[in-house]
Amino acid sequence: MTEFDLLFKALKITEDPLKEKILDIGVLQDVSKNTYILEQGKYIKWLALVVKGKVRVWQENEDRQILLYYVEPIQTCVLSLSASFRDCKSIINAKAIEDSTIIKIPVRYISEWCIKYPSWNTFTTNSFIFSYEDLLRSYKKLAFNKIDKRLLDYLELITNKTNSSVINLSHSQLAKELGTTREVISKTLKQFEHSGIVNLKFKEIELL
Amino acid sequence: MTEFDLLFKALKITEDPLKEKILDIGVLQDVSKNTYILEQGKYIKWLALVVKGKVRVWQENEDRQILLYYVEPIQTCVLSLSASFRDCKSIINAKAIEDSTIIKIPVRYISEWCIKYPSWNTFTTNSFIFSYEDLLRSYKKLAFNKIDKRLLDYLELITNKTNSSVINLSHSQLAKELGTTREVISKTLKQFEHSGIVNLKFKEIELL
DNA sequence: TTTTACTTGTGTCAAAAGGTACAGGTTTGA
DNA sequence: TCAAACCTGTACCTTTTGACACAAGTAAAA
Repeated sequence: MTEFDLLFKALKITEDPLKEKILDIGVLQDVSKNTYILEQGKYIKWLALVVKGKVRVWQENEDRQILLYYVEPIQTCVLSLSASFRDCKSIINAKAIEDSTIIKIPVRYISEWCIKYPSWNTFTTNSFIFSYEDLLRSYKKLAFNKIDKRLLDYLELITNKTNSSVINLSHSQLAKELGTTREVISKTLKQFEHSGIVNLKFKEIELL
Repeated sequence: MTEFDLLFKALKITEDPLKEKILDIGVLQDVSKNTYILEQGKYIKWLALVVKGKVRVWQENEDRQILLYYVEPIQTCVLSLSASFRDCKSIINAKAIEDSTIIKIPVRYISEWCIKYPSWNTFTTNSFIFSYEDLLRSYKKLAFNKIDKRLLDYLELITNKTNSSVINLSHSQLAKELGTTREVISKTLKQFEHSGIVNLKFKEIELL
């Protein structure tokens, strides 16, 4: 089974003409770890579908960063999707954080396919819905929760996703996910340790 | 010209069968000021399209609120749109802040029409794109800007929209737009006045 | 082994934001 | 005209977050 077949299956693409189109137009590309896929201020020319690896999507401002989401197989970055509908510059960054494989589709086909192929339309609509609600939840948390609650939520999210109570992220990496500074994370984690919520080791946080 | 005709024109709905469907199924309703259209935690059964008036959409947490956006003619609340695609509870609030007129469409038709009618599909997709990017900009501001910058941005937004340098909002209303408290707004505005950025009167802020 | 880069801990201080309290102004409508 | 509801200003204090500084630990490669 090729990467394309995996894509078709995961995206529930059933129309043969659409499959042919994607095979014809899509470019399968390996991107090594730390390669930028989208950059703030640069034009978006391709819709990238991740078929292997992991892509981090975030916003930044001077020396701070805040995570938006991770794109994993089989997903697409909703931002590059939204850009596909109207020629514009990226307002986010996306970078492969593992060696990854993506399928690139020139943006001009995206909206055209929405009209021609119901399964493509369903895929794009679902991406928007999911992403919008996800961002909305993040927005609410950012607006109303203090950093300790936000950090704990994030740690719990990670442990749920990885199915392990151990988190191998440095304090500065956590700061960049949550839009704060390293020192704040270090101090908050120390508090958590005193409260018996976590165990701290070098580059390792165990959630109790 | 009826409200429905206005709707068709504004939404660029061209298909006659879709027009008939909307006329058949849509319910034209007057809602008086302060009527809730969506409430956090309650099921969404209708997609509401605003044809007259103004609807405020926000999130809340205990005694704080933060604005998401206003829905004006002819627009729809993207949240009720997203809910239309999957039976779910609202994670936001929406309330008419003027006497308004809406057209209500039961959610079960929304995704069906996306497939059948290209113009409807274009409308929903555009709503998602616009709203997603808008929320993303808000998220970035919330993450990286301090309250003085956020307040000033908001005041400028209002003056641009109303084409008037005078803003008739109380400090507590502003606090509810920005997710903070009345005192913080009062103090920040006083600072602005000292810096010669604004003139303050009772329930009136003049941006200089 | 030594260098280099990264990581963690923490003390001190400053800035930002929020909470409480109270005084007094404005508006509306009974 | 009086009361009630809402609005504004501000003093004082606390909590939260951030900035700076420095010490010390860890890992990996030269």
